[in-house]
Amino acid sequence: MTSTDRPPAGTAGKGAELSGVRPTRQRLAVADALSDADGFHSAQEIHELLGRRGESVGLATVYRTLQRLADAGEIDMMRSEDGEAIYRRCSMTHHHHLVCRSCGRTVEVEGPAVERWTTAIADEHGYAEVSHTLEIFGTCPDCR
Amino acid sequence: MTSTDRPPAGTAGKGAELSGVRPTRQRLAVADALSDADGFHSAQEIHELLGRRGESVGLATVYRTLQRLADAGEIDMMRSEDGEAIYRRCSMTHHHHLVCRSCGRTVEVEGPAVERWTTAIADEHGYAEVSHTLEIFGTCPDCR
DNA sequence: GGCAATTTGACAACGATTCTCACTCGCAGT
DNA sequence: ACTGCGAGTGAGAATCGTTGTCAAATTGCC
Ligand SMILES: [Zn+2]
Ligand SMILES: [Zn+2]
Ligand SMILES: [Zn+2]
Ligand SMILES: [Zn+2]
Repeated sequence: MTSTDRPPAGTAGKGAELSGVRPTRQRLAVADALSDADGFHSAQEIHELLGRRGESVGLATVYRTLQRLADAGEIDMMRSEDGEAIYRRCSMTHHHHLVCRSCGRTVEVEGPAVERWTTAIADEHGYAEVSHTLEIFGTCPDCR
Repeated sequence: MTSTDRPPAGTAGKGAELSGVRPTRQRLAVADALSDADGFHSAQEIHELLGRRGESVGLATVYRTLQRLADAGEIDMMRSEDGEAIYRRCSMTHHHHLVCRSCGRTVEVEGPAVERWTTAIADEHGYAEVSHTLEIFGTCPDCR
């Protein structure tokens, strides 16, 4: 979600989705849980889900893993209305979300024009290291 | 929440910017501090500022007042990148913000094209009752 | 002045996230 | 397979923003 540049990634072509880090049981479990879960979820929710599944993972580890994945750009992190960090597996390209207010169904959307607009505005006012957040909320067809 | 039952009197047509509540020293102080400060600030920052000014106000009261003002729509509330609630006195028209990550200095920006884009995207996917959030973060010239 | 309702503030309580640190494990290198 | 070591883990303590508690103070109104 941040238009900020990310470092060259690192050891490419390693294992699947865990860019360059050790594919431990815990990390794989978290990654899997996220893939299965549909929509945005908090670290605590993932931790709970893993517990239910029997694949117990320490809460601290869940937090660490989620953050690492987010930093690596492999998952998206956004903040819920009350400020908690929530994550979701998304495509790796920069995009935004059209989220259903009632069921959470999410559509990833892209807007090159918007991206251009934000950087232009920032430049115009002399702001550096620009990033932005943009989310669209609505009620999806099924929830009407 | 609209159960604002008033005692017998009901002197209608109060006025002022503190919609219907008692204009106590503390509330006025918070409102003033917000007007003076330019940019988004957290409850704690406002509390600290007030202390420095000599107009000491309890932290809990600052939180309460800020929330009340935000609910009343008299100030804008948004979340910083690390999830904290930050407030600012803004114009009442729909706009977005270009915020300095370090000092909070803010520029209100408008983007008709973006507004159009969001509704178009929403329509395209059948989402109704659309709303959106859009903030741009950066480091302002002075903070570089 | 006198009173009831509202508001305040010091401090406890909370919930999310981070830090600590001893212990474990994955991954070369042999 | 065996070994060494640095990365990774987890239980619990520590942070930190924010909210709840409740007696004491303040306000609007008679
Ligand atoms: Zn829906
Ligand atoms: Zn974007
Ligand atoms: Zn600045
Ligand atoms: Zn807008």
